[in-house]
Amino acid sequence: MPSRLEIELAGAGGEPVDLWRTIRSHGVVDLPPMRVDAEGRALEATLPVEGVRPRRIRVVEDGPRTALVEITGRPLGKRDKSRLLAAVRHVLRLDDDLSPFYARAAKDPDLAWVVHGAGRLVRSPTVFEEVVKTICTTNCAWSATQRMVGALVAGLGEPAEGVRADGPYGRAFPTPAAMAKVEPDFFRDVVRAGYRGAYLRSLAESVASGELDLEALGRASREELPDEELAAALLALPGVGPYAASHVMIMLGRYSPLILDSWTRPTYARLTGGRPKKDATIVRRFRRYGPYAGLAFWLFLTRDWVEDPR
DNA sequence: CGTCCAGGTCTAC
DNA sequence: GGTAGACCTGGACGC
Repeated sequence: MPSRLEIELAGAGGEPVDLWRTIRSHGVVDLPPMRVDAEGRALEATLPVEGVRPRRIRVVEDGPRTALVEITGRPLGKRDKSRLLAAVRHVLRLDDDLSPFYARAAKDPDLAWVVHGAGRLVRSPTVFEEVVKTICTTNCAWSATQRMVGALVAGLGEPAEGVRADGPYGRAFPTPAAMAKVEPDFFRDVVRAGYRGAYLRSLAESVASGELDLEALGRASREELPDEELAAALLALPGVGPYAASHVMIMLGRYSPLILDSWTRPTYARLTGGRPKKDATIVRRFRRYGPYAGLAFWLFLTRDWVEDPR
């Protein structure tokens, strides 16, 4: 029987949170082990909990400033419950203060709508998961990304407690250690990652051996690690180029870079009514947002993913 | 059937 | 520093 917990829906600066728009904020919520239940307007995920088995959770709105978190499996002890809730808050990005961004957006007629709680992109539990998934989006169709990530989770992810782990959904995302020790053929024959297999394996080995601390990159403050330095560290990773580095940065809450790729460029052209724009032109349009430029660009592109509430 | 290309990156000039 | 060409895979096309 699932246990239920409530969490307050508010940003770190007290700003409002639109949960449904958060759930629909990005395609990665449709990559295993996460899934969107569109009819139930819920986010499902399998989250790791330090020291114990992963748990399957489901988040739904439950009032204007409250969300309900259902947790499958035996009730957790106090310490584990608090760890799991911290993971949920992390995934929903409730620890981020978007009020400085809202202050700027309010002055932009094209983006004033965001101040009612948009802009919180669903995040993965770990930076490692973020990087792996991003590499799996490069140079392929979205269906291939889903297949690759699904195979990784189904094959190497630890099953959640109290869930029938059929397919990729009842498992946590694989740990670096699990991905490092599997035979290399797995990436070619099961994941069918093609040339990305070598990148994924190399990344997993570096993290598993302790040589590379990806999670530290996610924790570092802007003062400790400025955006340019974080970008350089990401670009140094195997299989991570300009697109992937920008994408990971946005997912880590470093919103300065714009994600410029084969989806965002034509989408921007369509929404601005015309011909393809030069990257430099797009960058200039969002320059006024400073450290939030990439977030502003993403929201500009994805406004119609959710019906405006007002 | 062949060609193209999708939420790019790397290497070699 | 800027730019071709190769690269796994598998759907979507044109012939």
